[in-house]
Amino acid sequence: MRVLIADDHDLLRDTLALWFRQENIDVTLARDLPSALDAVAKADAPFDLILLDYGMSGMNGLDGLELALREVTGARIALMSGTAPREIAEKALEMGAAGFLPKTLSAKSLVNAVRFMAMGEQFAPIDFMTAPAEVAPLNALAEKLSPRETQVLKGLCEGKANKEIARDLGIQEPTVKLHMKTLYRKIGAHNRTQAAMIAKEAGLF
Amino acid sequence: MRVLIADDHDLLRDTLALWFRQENIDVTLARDLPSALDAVAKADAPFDLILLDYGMSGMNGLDGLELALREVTGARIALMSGTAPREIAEKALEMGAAGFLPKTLSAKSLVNAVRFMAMGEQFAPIDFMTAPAEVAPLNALAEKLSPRETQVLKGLCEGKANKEIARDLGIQEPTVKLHMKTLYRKIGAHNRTQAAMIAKEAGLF
DNA sequence: AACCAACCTACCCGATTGGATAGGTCGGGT
DNA sequence: ACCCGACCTATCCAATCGGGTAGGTTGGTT
Repeated sequence: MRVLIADDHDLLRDTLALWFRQENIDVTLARDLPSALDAVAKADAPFDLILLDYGMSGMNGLDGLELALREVTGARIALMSGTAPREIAEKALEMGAAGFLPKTLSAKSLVNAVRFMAMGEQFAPIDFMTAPAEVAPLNALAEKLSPRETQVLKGLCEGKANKEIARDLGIQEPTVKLHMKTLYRKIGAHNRTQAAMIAKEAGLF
Repeated sequence: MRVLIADDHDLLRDTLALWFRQENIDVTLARDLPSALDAVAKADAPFDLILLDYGMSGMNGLDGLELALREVTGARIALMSGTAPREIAEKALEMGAAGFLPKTLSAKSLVNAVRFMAMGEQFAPIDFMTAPAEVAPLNALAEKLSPRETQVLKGLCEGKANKEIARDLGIQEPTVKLHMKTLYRKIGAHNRTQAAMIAKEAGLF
């Protein structure tokens, strides 16, 4: 089996090569996307699988994957990344990638996954793909809000009245109302229902 | 490699066996859960993988999987089903199943998946697992509501005031309020924000 | 020390909402 | 004809909400 590994991280690349060779997998190495494509062009036989680091030079997000899929017709190409969120992995697989490998994968699983993908299957770690939809966009909203405002918004999202929220937080109702008003402005809502929907939409709570 | 297939559908079971034997996989067959567990007990060597049909006799949903996992310690057990929704697959995998095989899988992929799982990996078809979270619960709520109530609820979810909703629907405001009140009762909400959150939660709109 | 920004608290008032009650219309079924 | 369910309209009142205004605290700057 012939595999091409393209990663700009020398240590990782060599470690992978070592593991793969122990498993009798023929490995070719590259340190960026252009030289990876170059290696494909020069190779005397097609690769069974091409591994691309999502963050390496020349990739530019998923554009690099798209380029590689177009350039190397019929190739099976998988993405590797230690940091990319699930959404990226999903898009890559939709675009036709053979798989997505988080760098947290054990060496054994990695070899298994590579063999699996080389057989024409799609691979991605189940737990990674079914993980909840990221908490990053949460910050975009939540970091604008003060702690109190966040608590108030939480109460709002549970359908509570201002009075209830005040009791639960141990503060007075008028205060809750002020927090409401200011957080409306911060998140761009005109009333409490809109605020709740916006928070929900952002994946808050 | 030794695999146990338990399925109450004779044709499917024999077809699978045929495929697996062509691939030099040693197959043992069973037609329900008890006889599958029986076969495991009687076997002279442990199975590399056990395939259980989700719908067969003795399974009783995921209880059968739980029983099998407890009964056959250290076994790798995968679920097969042509009908089970994604949620079932997710729960099965969380419980420790080795994988989930929809019966729509091609024979080739099925063999690949079986080998993959036998190596200790978890398998489930990517597209199946990332499919949107079903639109069934939508009906559970929506079908209780009259057309008008649904329209009102939609306006509510957009954060509109009763007056706006009335204008958009070409009816009077008091009418909107009445619809609100009745739909609160139908979906179990105490106020408009709760109603909006419940609708959102159910995937409505 | 004086200042400022960000946060929390508080009161008041007009607008909106929640809920009860009471009719009126339209179509389908006994 | 009768009843019944689903829909629309209406009025009244108490509770809640939205927004303006103002004072108090804390922590960091000038």
